[in-house]
Amino acid sequence: MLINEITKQTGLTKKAVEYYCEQQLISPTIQENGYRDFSESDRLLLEKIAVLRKLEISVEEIKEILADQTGDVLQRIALQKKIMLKNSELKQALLNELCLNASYVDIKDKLQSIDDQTAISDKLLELFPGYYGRYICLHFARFLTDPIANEEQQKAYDDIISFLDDVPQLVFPLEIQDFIDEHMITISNQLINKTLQNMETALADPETFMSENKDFLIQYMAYKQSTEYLDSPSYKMQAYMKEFNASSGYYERFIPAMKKLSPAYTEYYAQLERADKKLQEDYPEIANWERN
Amino acid sequence: MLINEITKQTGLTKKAVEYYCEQQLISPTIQENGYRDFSESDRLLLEKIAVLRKLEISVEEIKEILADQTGDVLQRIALQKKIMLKNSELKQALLNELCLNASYVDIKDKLQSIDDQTAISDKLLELFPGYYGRYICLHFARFLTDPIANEEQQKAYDDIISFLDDVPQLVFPLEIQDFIDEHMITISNQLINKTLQNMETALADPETFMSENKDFLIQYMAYKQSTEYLDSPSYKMQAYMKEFNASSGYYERFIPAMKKLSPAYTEYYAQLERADKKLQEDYPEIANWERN
DNA sequence: TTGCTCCTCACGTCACGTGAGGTGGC
DNA sequence: TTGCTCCTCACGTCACGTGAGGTGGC
Repeated sequence: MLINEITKQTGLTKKAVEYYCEQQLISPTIQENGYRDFSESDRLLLEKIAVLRKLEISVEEIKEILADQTGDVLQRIALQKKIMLKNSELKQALLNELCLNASYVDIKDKLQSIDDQTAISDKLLELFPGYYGRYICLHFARFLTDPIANEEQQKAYDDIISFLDDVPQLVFPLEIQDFIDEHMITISNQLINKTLQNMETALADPETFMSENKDFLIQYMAYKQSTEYLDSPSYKMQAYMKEFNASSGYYERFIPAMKKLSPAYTEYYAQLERADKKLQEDYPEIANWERN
Repeated sequence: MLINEITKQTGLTKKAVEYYCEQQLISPTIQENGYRDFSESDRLLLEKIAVLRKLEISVEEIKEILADQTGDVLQRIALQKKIMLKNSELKQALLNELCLNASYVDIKDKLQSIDDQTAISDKLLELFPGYYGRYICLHFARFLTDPIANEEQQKAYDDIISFLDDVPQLVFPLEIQDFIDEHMITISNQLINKTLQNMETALADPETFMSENKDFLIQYMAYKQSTEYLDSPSYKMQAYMKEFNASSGYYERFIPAMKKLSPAYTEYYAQLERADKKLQEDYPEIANWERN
């Protein structure tokens, strides 16, 4: 199929198709006369590219998406775009304020805090790969809604940024990465959000949650003690994360700064500790409980 | 004040400030040695520019905003951006669908209808200047929420687009434009939305509305018959609009196509006619009632 | 003289659009 | 030969970023 035919079928322009060829998104066979010959699979690829481009995904990102069969790249990009969209929505609200004669100085301050929030979410997503990045990003994003109100918070913010800039990207050993690729890539951002919400309701009233889910908790904790679990890649992954967090300064630098920055996170953390304590009282055989 | 000082005060980069100078957004005085000397008012201008740029407004648009003292330009641009933001939100939803394994073909169709809606809103805003553009755009945007579902709707859509492309931009005579500039520029998009909503509730149950607002309606209609009104620029403006709509094909081409395109608009129009009829029954002295 | 600031080119970015100039196919 | 399609440059876009190379001020 020649280029004219393919533009008709895909709705793309000639120049767009030429550009995608140049960028190696597609590689049609070249005939003797130099004409490009597009196959049926080229057409399907171009249809995909057209959709992704209309969704405002860059050519570089499309390359990543097409090279990845797991779907995790698409999820990460969707989350990135969600962060950016939230940023744009907040900015639109400020623009409306400006229309109603708000002062430029007020807007300037609010703008700053919007970009601050976005920067943290972005860096978290960058730092942790794949599923973890999405989880951690969605988890902390919940607490990044208030503007920076004082010097202490500004300092905490600067600490967070410099911490996130300093820390090398988390890289799992191959066996753990294989496990993640196999078991976690199907976890959607939607599912993560649901999990986070369930966690929130459980923490809001740990007594009720623990009495209602008693059987499950006992089973779960028994499993966590079993050799089966301790030999599993799941345990190894958890242990690796814990080790990374301990050695990277996540507990010493990041978490304390988050507490200073966000009153909402401080409260969340207190709830976590309360639930932790309750759990240890009721089930003293438990030594460790995951923290976020 | 030299450039280094101004970058510190505004938070802009040197290159950004140089670019704004080049684009004539600011014109600092040039010293004998060729150095730029920024005044205090240059600084204030740059602060404004910085805010507007962060709100993702283009340099070209900032020029317009700064040249316009009325505020109407800012309102138009805010509405344009609102349209684009809605477009992005709908696209984000589609991206999430893709993540959950929706087929590219389904997404392609939905994308088309999103861009169709956006195109109509855009063109309406372009066609009618100032306050009218905003009003008409917000008015019709309410009915552009459903995807094109069949051939007839597709044809109606094409008719609307070709109509909007054909029609020359509405230009008011100077005296009417002066009146608009004086009285309508302070009307915010928010206020327009509120007015549209009030209209909607009134139309949903015209009987109740008319009995509750009887006194006001009588007064209003008496005013509409008075020589005072018939001599006013307000009347002239209405008459000019009516004449424009009649001669441009607005009633013959645009409105029928809107009815075909949007079931919601058809219903709205029926409500309008019902209210119109009721009004004429109760107040037979009324000859004309505005249509939208 | 040194180190700093200022200036003006020039080129790169991203995803194409808009020609120009030349060749191939029928 | 004509009209059409295909090809590959080359330059433009938008809001700057990143140097390079040169001058001014102290």
